[in-house]
Amino acid sequence: MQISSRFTIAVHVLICIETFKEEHKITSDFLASSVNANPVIIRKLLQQLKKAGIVAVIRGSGGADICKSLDAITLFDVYEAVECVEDGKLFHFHENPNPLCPVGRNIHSILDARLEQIQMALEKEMKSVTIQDIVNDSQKMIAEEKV
Amino acid sequence: MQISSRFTIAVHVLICIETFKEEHKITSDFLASSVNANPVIIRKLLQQLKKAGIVAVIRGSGGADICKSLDAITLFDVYEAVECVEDGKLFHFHENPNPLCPVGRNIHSILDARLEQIQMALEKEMKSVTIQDIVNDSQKMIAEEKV
DNA sequence: TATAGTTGTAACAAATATTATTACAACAAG
DNA sequence: CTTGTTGTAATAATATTTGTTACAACTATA
Repeated sequence: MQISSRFTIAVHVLICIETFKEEHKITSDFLASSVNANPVIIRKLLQQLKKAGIVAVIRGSGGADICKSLDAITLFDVYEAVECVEDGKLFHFHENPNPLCPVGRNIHSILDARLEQIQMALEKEMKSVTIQDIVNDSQKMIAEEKV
Repeated sequence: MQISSRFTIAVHVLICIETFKEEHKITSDFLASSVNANPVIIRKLLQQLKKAGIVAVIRGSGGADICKSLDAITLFDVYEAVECVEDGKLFHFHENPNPLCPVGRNIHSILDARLEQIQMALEKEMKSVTIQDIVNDSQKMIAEEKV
């Protein structure tokens, strides 16, 4: 299955915060309207980003902001924050393979190292892109649109 | 979400075919017993591997076999064959972002290239590992187990 | 100190995806 | 023609994701 939309929504949210923080108060309602999702979904997601030290959310009067330098936040940080994959493992195994079969009882030890290597390649690439890069891309796209 | 267990099950199945083809007739029941899954799940999976030209399945009298050189089958071939991700896209987007928001209406053009680059890194790594490598790993693990 | 607007979170509902099961026609080989 | 098997449809069970409702906790301000 695909990686949860929570990840792309989180990136969307970060772009929005950066893009509109001067003009608007960044409430969960405002963000939800750009994403076209439920405000509670956005609030839960902001809580995850907050736990990861990426955003600050003000209770009561409201408003979210990014609390780290944009080029110190990588796509991997966001990906990790929103817990797209169970237990940090990208690949899912079928439960309870047959312990009486030599392949069944060893399937994890056979595959784990290779799969981890593949997962590392994905994560390395995610670590090489920052939210600053993404915000730059965003500004370029929005500017080009107006031509 | 994690990548469907169909992928690891498919690899498991290929290892089993290679490991036991001399001793056993490779029926869906035999494979299902090693994986500990339903035989129909295995048959559907074998159909997908067959469509991809990886295995041959004999109807009637029964039996599956790998119909390609093991080092000509990469993990990516298997991954693609079992269609773990919707439409070949690893990352899922929330549907219908707000077209009235500059970020909402451009989110795909903003992110697509970066996400594709990340996906490519994953796929490249998958292409670098063959079923022959995995079968070698498997034989080593099973041999070590007996020490 | 009300009031208005907001977050944080629980509880629940709906939608979607995955995996399992049952059933049976089509087939191959003795 | 019997036995064992595949191919596949239909359906069910389970799990996961996403959405919704509700409301207490909180902040700022009139």
